[in-house]
Amino acid sequence: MTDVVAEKPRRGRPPVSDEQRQRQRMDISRHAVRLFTEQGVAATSGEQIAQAAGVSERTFWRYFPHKESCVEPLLTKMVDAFCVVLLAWPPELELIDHLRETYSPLLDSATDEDIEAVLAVVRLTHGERALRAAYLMLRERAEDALAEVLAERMGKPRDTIDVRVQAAAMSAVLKVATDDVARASVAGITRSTLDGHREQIATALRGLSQML
Amino acid sequence: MTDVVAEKPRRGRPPVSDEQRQRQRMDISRHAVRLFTEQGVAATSGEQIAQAAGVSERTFWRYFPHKESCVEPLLTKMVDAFCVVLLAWPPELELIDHLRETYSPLLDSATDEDIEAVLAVVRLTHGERALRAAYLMLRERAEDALAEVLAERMGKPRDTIDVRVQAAAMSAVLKVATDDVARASVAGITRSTLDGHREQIATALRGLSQML
DNA sequence: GCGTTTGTTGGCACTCTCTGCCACTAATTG
DNA sequence: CAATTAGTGGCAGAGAGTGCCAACAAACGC
Repeated sequence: MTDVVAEKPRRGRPPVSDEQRQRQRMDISRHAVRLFTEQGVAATSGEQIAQAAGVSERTFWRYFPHKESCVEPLLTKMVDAFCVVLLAWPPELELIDHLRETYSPLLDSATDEDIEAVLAVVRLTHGERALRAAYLMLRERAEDALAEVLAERMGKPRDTIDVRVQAAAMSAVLKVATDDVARASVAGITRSTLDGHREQIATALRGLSQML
Repeated sequence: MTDVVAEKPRRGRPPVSDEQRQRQRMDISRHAVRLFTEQGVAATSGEQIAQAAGVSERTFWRYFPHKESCVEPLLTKMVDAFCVVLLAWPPELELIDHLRETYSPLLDSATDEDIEAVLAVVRLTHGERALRAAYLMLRERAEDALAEVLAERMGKPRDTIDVRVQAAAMSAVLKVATDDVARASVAGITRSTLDGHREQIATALRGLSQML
């Protein structure tokens, strides 16, 4: 018999769809981040987040194994979006042009509240140790994804040292630029700030590819 | 009156010297790392570490605000040592030569047990989330220090984007090389492994400076 | 409708991490 | 010796997270 299909007759209640689950996580995430920014991470209890999100504490801990991981949905959304943009970068195009074409509409599609929340988290990571750790682990995942993309683009295996180094360098560009725009948006975000952000990334990345 | 000196007559018991405190931390760290590698981080309680190190649990928590930070003394020792080597890098010398001159005696001066412990921690960071976070935050501190050195060397302010990028790139080299040597030393360390480590770093860094 | 099966939720008890507080001891000066 | 200052240990307690189980929800075949 083929274990490929396994032909389960499928009885009983079906599991909640993945996107449903993602939505739920994202919803809780937004509440958590709001509380984090208002009172700090340490002063916000799991019970409080659960209550704000309208679920029991027990279910909250099922959705998020650690309190700090509440920021993941929001942050991964940002990082993943950027990775998608990079993945779609056609070899013949200048990176800066590609960003202008693809990155800006992406930022427009996100709600201001979400962008604001993401930047708030980035600011928080500078003072809240627990958030910093979560942030760094996320960036590491993003760097791995970046390395994957670069490896394909350079036609080299994924774990070559120069692939990894270049991924790290690009990741550093994104990190610095993100920090800058987060700092610049303390008093609210503007179109020009975001545009400046995109241009800063593009310039730095171009400088980088000149170097490499 | 000058508030610069403040001339306190200094009564009562004097505070424990910094190096004394460092020694104590390092001692506890060693015990903790041993337990971590033997049973995993989650399965090792603060009480257990305290008992192994011969202090009360209360004092243990005073020395280490978080369980994972037990790995800091050992890891920072390694990272700091490398930063010192880099800081002493004379501009006229090839980096690889400088490493051969300075880095090897440094590795010789450390005890095999400590090196082994550091590598064990590095291996652990791949499976233990809490350790990974601590490790990444430490690497970040190291990267900042590196940026400081590079800034001086390049004659640019510390937060220039290319300084940060280059620091990130070099940090990535160290990270990859460290992971490699940790993986290669699962069954014990040898001189040739460490030598290979140094040469890998030197080669990659030279390649990097060619690129930049 | 019915019962059956499978998945999700919430409540409860529990362990472990980490903190505040206080009494006690240790080291130093006069 | 008393006075002063620092480090230590013990105890109680809040919060993080987990295992377990009963209750509920959504599918199925009848």
